[in-house]
Amino acid sequence: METKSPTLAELEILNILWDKEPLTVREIHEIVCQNKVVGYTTTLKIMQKMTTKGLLKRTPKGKSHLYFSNHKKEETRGRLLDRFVESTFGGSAASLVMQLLGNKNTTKEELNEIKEIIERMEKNPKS
Amino acid sequence: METKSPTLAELEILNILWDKEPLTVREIHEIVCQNKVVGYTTTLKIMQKMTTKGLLKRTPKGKSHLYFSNHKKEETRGRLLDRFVESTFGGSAASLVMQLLGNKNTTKEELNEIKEIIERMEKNPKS
DNA sequence: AAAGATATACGACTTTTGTCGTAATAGCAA
DNA sequence: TTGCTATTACGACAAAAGTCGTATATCTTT
Repeated sequence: METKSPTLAELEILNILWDKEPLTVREIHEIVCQNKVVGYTTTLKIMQKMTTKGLLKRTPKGKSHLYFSNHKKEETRGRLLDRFVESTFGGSAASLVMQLLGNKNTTKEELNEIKEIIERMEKNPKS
Repeated sequence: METKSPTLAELEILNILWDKEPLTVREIHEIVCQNKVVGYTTTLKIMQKMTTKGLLKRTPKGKSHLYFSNHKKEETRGRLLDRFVESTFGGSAASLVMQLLGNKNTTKEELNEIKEIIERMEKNPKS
């Protein structure tokens, strides 16, 4: 059983669920349409397909359903990251980090945060 | 004039060109079809569309054309990275690095390389 | 119980991406 | 020059992603 990776629209919904699940279609849609113009049935349809694909689970709740993500955030993000490093940086995670550090759109705060993460790992190996 | 981002198949061709340009369709195709089964006209068509989109340039060379990438590697990768951080890690580059460091698929060599990059940046600010 | 509101199910349509077949063209070789 | 080969141009098609309209079902409220 192959686990299909989420598309962009699906990922948007997953990110919301990982933060606030469980939620109804209506609740998700309220959040989604704060960022872009899109109809309710579009959100509904995407979530239905995600359920079929195994990306979401759901349970009846009164007239509607409560939705849950079906995979851990880290697992999904890790898979997407792998694919991205492969396709965009020829498999070199180091190149990605280099680009990130030289990237004008990465803020100083982010850079400092990244450095702290590395330092923390240095002092506390394993994990 | 919006600059469209490359798709997956387009990115594969760009990665080859950034390394070895200029190349003909035939030369690109030879490399591409080492990794997957695909017809020559498919590669040709994709490169023609890329030229129309402004991702590639070309000049006649005898019977065929020589192709060049039209945007710097770092510029394109930076844009793709921004989008990826935004869509997959909610805009947090630090989260991405964290995931990278915890990722089982990232080798020890890569990890060390990443740490060295950071250390080098620490000692040599600016850039 | 009937009416209205809200959710779901489902089909249809559009755009994008990737695929390739085929015809026309241009260079090369005999 | 005549024909062979390699390249291009172009149209067509399939699958995936995203969009929405409409019909059906299900609560809720009076």
